[in-house]
Amino acid sequence: MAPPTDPSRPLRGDARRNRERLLDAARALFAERGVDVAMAEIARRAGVSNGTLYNHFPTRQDLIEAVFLDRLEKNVELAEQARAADDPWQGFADYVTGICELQAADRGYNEVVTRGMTSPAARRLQATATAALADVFARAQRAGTLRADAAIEDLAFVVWGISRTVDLTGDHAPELWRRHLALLLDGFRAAGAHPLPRQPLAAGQAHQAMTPD
Amino acid sequence: MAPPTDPSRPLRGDARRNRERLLDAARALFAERGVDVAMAEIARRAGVSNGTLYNHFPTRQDLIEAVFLDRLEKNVELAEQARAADDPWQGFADYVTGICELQAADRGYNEVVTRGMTSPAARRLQATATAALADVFARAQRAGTLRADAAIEDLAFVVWGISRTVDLTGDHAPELWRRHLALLLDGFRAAGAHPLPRQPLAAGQAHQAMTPD
DNA sequence: CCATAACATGACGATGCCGTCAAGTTCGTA
DNA sequence: TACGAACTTGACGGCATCGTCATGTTATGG
Repeated sequence: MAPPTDPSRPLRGDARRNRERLLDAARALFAERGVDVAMAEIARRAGVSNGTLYNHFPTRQDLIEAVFLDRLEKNVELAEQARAADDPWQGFADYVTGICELQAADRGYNEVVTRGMTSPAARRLQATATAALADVFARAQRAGTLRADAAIEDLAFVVWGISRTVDLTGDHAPELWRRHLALLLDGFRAAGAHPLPRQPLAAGQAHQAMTPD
Repeated sequence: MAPPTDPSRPLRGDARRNRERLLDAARALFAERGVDVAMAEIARRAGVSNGTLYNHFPTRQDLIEAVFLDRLEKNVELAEQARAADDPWQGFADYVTGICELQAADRGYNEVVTRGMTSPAARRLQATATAALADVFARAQRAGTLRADAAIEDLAFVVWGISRTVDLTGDHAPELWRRHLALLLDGFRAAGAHPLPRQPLAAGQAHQAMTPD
């Protein structure tokens, strides 16, 4: 006999429908206008009152994480493809390019990437991707193509940097970020590398950096 | 006999004083809290009413440009030092590092760098800096240390990218951006460069990118 | 078919910011 | 010193967003 407000009880039919509509509306609006659109507008687009929106997603962050969780799944997938690639460097480069393509394809996700996702589900997926990526990274370093003094955490520079470029040039020059990325990737190559200063961002610190609140 | 409201007539004593106070207050608040602080708070900090603030600076942009004009002068200075440097690459690298240091030192300026400044005075300084930089760039390319397929406009990637890293890690790891920059600079080296995709951002387009309004 | 828990509604108060303006004050000059 | 222009004041209306809540509606199991 479950209590009347069992958190995991299946939603009532209409509630489930509305939830889907809200997610669809948010997905669309986030993609085209960014993640800071007015909550009321999302509700309106979903054909639902704002009260209902807050019923399902008490905070904007809840909504964001629900909308973009599948991007993290895609990320895991990319990391595993990279691990399976024949050429270590190519695997690495393709992975990095892949996540940047995700950013370029969705303005909202491009913003989220610099804010971080904190739900348990998100962190679990993130951890899985990181684990796979560690293999990719180490393999490319062993092969001597990825510079030895680079750390996985340095990939944050790629994500953050490309995020800015996509943000600023996405409308006008939608593929320009690839040029930015090419420069950065050459910077990650072992050939001709000059020693890096400072320590890399400590593991887990990247998340702190993105959630100062 | 100048008309009563000559735009270039010297300000009255109290007006000049208030203007200075406003600039000081804005400088301080911009540096610590970014360029989007409430106008009213700037006025309060200056010990002046908000009406006076709007008298002197009708728009926030006016205030921003007045506050940060000297950063552009510093930029010109850096470019000329770079031109005078013995080693072409070192001159280039020092210049880039210098502008990034300006960004790291002031949160407001770090934001402005991605929004652009549009006043005539600002554009003039910008043009001067760009002219000097063109020499620096060409010289380093002739020396064979700076990759031949890089364009001056590609430096926007540096500025924008470092801006993000400073933004996200400035509080917690104030010097981490140097690591990001080192990776990028290695990407700009001729040694081991792989061809860049796409065209660089067309000259002047960078400004467009930063001012979509 | 009914009872009730689950859900939806939309108006509302609160908040924070912007930019203006009529009225009052201060400066500089004659 | 007195006068007019320059300057300052701060309250105000407008706007946008947020999140809540009392009330009304609907789905679902018995």
